[in-house]
Amino acid sequence: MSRLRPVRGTHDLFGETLRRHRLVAETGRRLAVRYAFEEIETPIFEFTEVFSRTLGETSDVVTKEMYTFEDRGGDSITLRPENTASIVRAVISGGLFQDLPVKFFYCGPMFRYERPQKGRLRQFHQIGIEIIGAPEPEADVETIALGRHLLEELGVADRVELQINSLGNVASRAAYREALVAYLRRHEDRLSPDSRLRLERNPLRILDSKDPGDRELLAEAPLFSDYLDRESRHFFARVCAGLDLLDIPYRVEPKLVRGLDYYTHTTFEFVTQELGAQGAVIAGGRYDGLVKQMGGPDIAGIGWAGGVERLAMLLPAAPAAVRPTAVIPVGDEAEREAWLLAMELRRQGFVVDIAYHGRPSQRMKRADRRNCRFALSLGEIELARRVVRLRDLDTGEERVVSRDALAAMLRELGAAEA
RNA sequence: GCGAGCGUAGCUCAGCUGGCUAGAGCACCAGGUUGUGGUCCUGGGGGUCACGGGUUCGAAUCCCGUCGCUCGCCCCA
Repeated sequence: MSRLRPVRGTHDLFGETLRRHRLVAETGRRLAVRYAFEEIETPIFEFTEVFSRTLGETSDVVTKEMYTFEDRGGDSITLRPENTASIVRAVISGGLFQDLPVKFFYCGPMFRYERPQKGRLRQFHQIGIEIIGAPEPEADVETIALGRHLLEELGVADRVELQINSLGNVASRAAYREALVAYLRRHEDRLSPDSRLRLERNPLRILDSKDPGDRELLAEAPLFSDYLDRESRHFFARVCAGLDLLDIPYRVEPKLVRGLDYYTHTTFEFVTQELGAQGAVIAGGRYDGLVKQMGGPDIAGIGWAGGVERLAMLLPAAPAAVRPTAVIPVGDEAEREAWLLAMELRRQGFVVDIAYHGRPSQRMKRADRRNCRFALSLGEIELARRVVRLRDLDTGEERVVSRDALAAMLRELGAAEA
């Protein structure tokens, strides 16, 4: 088992796990279409600057979690740690901002060099949406509504709480940051070592600290809400009013900050208690300065990303596997006809499995083990009469069906189609 | 990067304080049953006991190191 193993933090996906992933991704895709989003696939790697300049030079993702390498041409390339930066890049480089807003859905693998644990991998999968070029709070509401709708559709909404906050516009955010730093400096000796480092790099993140001493200190800290200017306050109120209108439950969490530098105004997370430390299953926010910062026009943006693995683990049950219909020839002379029957049924849309060898009893046993729902057997007698024996492997009930009536009968009994 | 737990068959595990050719259940293959599965019976394939070193007459078992997995911290979806 030395080298023949997947790289740490990566997994082969198949069977029940893959079916769970597929359900999450396909439900997301289906709903996104319903909200008039269009799908986009960007490359899984980009020039390193696409991420390093946008996520924040001091953010953890950039400083220690990127899969970065030099290609043969000497360019620094990075496997995407998230998709927002790539999509903004695509919007700019493709000139897609001619017809705003653009609404994109995406789904695919992301890469972060981290220690794997429950709900965290080095190659993981996200689905997400972005609305670019919509400065109105209605865009925030629709974005969140789609997230909530997805959780409902997946049957997990009652185990997930929506937390939202506003970081305000750039001016508000700067003013608050200043006030928070001033307060914390006065009590620096009481801060945890981790938070003392954050004070220099990303002081807002201290609000998130789990250290008991820090939390005590934060109870007295200035509140973000007191530093929002009129515009920011008004914007947030309209977002909340929209959520109320659509009957989407939420809790305002003033300490919700989030790690990436580009967020402004609304930030939100759908959080569960059931996945240990990795409770955020869908998270996102508004990023009004990002497009401009990356060299595009000064247009707004908002979106979220959902962790496919995390959502998949939350699903109440794994989707069932398809149950094929088995075709079983009896005797050598039936072999050819069995293959023709299998192909004919497949052309009509049925899921059909046919074994390559074995006596009827062995093939029947195999059909059973392969989770087949029906078995169609045909031998000399059936050939002569142009019929097959249709056996329900769940009930053991067997009937003789004419070849002409077979497809209709299978359909009526609910045989799997694809 | 830091901390903790765990590595015996494809899977779940037993193997107690060291003692014959390393076991069970499930799974897989074949036969009993060359026109019918699920139950049953018989047989079979499969293991460098994670790897390396040490202690010992003798190590899956004890000690050290390495690697891997899992969970937590940091951070994030």
